[in-house]
Amino acid sequence: MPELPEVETTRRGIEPYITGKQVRGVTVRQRALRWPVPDDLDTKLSGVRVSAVRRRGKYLLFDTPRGHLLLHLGMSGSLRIAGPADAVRKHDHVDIHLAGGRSLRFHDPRRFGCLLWIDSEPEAHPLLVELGPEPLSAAFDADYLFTRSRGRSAPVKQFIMDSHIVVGVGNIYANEALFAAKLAPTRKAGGISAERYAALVDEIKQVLGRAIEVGGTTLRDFVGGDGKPGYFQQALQVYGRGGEHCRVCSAVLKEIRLGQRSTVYCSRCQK
DNA sequence: AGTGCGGCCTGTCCGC
DNA sequence: TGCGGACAGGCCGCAC
Repeated sequence: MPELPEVETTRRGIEPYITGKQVRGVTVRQRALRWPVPDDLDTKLSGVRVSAVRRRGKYLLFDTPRGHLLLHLGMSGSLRIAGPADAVRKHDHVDIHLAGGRSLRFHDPRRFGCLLWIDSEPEAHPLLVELGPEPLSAAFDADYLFTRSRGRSAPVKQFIMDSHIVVGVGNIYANEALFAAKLAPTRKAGGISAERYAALVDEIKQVLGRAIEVGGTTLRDFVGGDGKPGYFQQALQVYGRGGEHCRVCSAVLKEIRLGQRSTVYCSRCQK
């Protein structure tokens, strides 16, 4: 389940093999992803040179002079650089063939990911235009989050997982950041003080920043391997630990559903 | 406008 | 051992 750090790690892993390279063609084996892969993707990409690989939230953007490829890994997607001899595996849905013989290979068992083509400015695309700020940017601060939260009755966990508020805070890191900030995930977003939001913003930045660092240092070889970036094994404090004991106070961690998402917290530490 | 939920998928795990 | 069903989850799109 790629969270933002994993997407960023993927971006860094593939970038050296993509930037400045010319595309020779595209093979689509499975068109039915979250949205259908465009019929003319091969036409759009063949012959163009990719000038940059960028990230916006959990979306990857491949810039070319002709337009932009928008790619999302969904929750089971991964990218790797395949050599000409690398066997195609089950769920290898799309190959983007590069000059020199290698390919960027998109693998996604659950097919929640997508590949789309954007002719004009990516920032104006419907999927991107409404997105909130990047969590690691200066624009995401306590004032911003506090202001946006006023009048909101939704639980704070759902609030920070809303990509229109801030991008890239997935279920794992929402649970972890709330624990670190000692904030109960069930609290109404609109009733939380500016001070508490300052702590939360801090923890979101820390937890994501650390995971990117770890991803960066354990960056796996994207050539040949399974393309899955090293898992971010910063010890998880709460996620996946429902029913186990809190590492801080030893109370039994609660597991509930919030917006159909598994939510784990310590009712003694988090208020 | 904000909120809540259905739906898209398949691999994994559980109980019978 | 085999099988059915629940579950996991990002995020859009819809209904209220």
